[in-house]
Amino acid sequence: MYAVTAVKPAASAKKFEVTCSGCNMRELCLTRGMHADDMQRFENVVYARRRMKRGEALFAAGDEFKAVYAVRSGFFKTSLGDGEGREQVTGFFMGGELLGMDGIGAGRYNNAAIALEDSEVCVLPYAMIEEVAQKIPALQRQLHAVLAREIVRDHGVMMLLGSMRAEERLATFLLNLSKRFTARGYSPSDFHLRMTREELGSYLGLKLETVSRLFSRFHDERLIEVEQKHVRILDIAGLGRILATRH
Amino acid sequence: MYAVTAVKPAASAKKFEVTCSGCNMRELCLTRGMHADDMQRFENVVYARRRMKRGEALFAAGDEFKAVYAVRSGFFKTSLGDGEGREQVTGFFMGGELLGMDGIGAGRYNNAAIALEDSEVCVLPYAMIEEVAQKIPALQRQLHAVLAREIVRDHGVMMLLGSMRAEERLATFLLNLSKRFTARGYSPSDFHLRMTREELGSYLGLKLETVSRLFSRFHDERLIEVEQKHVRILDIAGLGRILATRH
DNA sequence: CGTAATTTTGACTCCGCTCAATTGGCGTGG
DNA sequence: CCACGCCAATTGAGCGGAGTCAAAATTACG
Repeated sequence: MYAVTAVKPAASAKKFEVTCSGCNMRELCLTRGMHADDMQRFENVVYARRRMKRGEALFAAGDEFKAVYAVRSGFFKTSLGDGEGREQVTGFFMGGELLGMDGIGAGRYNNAAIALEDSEVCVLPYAMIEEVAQKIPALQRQLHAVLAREIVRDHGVMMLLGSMRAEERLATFLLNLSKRFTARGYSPSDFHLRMTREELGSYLGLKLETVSRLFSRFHDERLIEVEQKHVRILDIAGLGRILATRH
Repeated sequence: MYAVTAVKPAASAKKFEVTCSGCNMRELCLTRGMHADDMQRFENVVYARRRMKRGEALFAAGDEFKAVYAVRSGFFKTSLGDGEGREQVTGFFMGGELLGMDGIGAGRYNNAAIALEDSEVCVLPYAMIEEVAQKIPALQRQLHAVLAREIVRDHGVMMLLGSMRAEERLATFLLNLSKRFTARGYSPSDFHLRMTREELGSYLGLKLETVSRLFSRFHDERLIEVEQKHVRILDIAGLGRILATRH
């Protein structure tokens, strides 16, 4: 089914000398908590890297599932269409995060993944992952953990979409983004949004105008500063208080 | 970490002579597509069964993650609290479906799982699954597939919550339920809802009054018959048309 | 059989959507 | 380099769908 020999590198992928052990994303990626010797064995799986231009699709919904991708640098959205123009953004992904795992079940990607800025990914052919995971228990465990964490993340989004008000959704999103940037060594309070208001609205289950109004409102309340895509959080605790307050 | 010897059966679990090969859920469960010999080896993992009374919790959010559960009979909900009374129902589960996988990542269950009627589950200690999956590639692949399918399912819910109107959400839910009952040999159009309007509303991101009104509306439009928890779908195509219609 | 829980239905409110106009950025080409 | 055009973002006015509050009806269950 997933014959190793059948896996070809993607057109624009290049074979690299890749070392996970030297990658600064290693503690956020599949290699998390792996011993040095296991990590070396795992490096054979990392087939290649692929550079992406902003707007380019890493894969489209319905494409044959061959590989999982680890984001090395840049920023992605994944989204889902229902065939009639309706689009749902299902997630935003940054360095160290994995893309494409939803394809394992059906042999086809369920989402599309689009680069929201120039980016680079590591290509991990799934047949190889499966084979190596059979031999390295630490990798198998980590793979399961990554899949399960994706499920937990999705449940968080379900809670957000199912039971939060608009301002709570945006506050939750900003706090989440802040935490993820922090984990990558960036400022917790000062960052550049890579997505449009429309994409953010889709993710949060809101219309773009509502997102824009909320940014303005948060600005008026001295919680953030906004200038187009650049956001500076002025009052993290204040954003947290929006969530804590029951109605 | 997940030492096999440390795994004890849950208090109310009993050791059974269990055969997956004789289970009528085998084609919906983890054993799907498995060869007879692999299935026999897998049966050692199925530690025990556990009977559940309606309202009983299979596990609570935050409980230590030890096992995954396969529903043999009955009906469950999983839900997530945010610590302040807000509850989000994240799914409904019936025969052949797996519960508790979201715990793999953090070592603790993220959801609570509650039986909505008297039910029975197979207990699959995760340490054993992991060990056996190392030896049976077909099981490993199936496990990954089940995890990935759960992610795909969650994305469907995100689309539902993020971009559908109330009546589309309920129609989608009814059609989904109909399909799952059909796959289990029950009537596609005539079934008993196990959840309250409030639980269904939570799942669909609606208030219970809205769910009730929608049932009445669908009834007026001759799409369904409703009598309390009993639902009969009169016009499957009509329900489908609700989704197809853009606004 | 009585009490609590669930469901239905109505009246009213309000949050987020729709429609619309304007402004602001940014890349492209003259 | 600047002008143009396009896309993204902001802001306003008005509307409507789902929520809130409340009461009654029905059912479940000890």
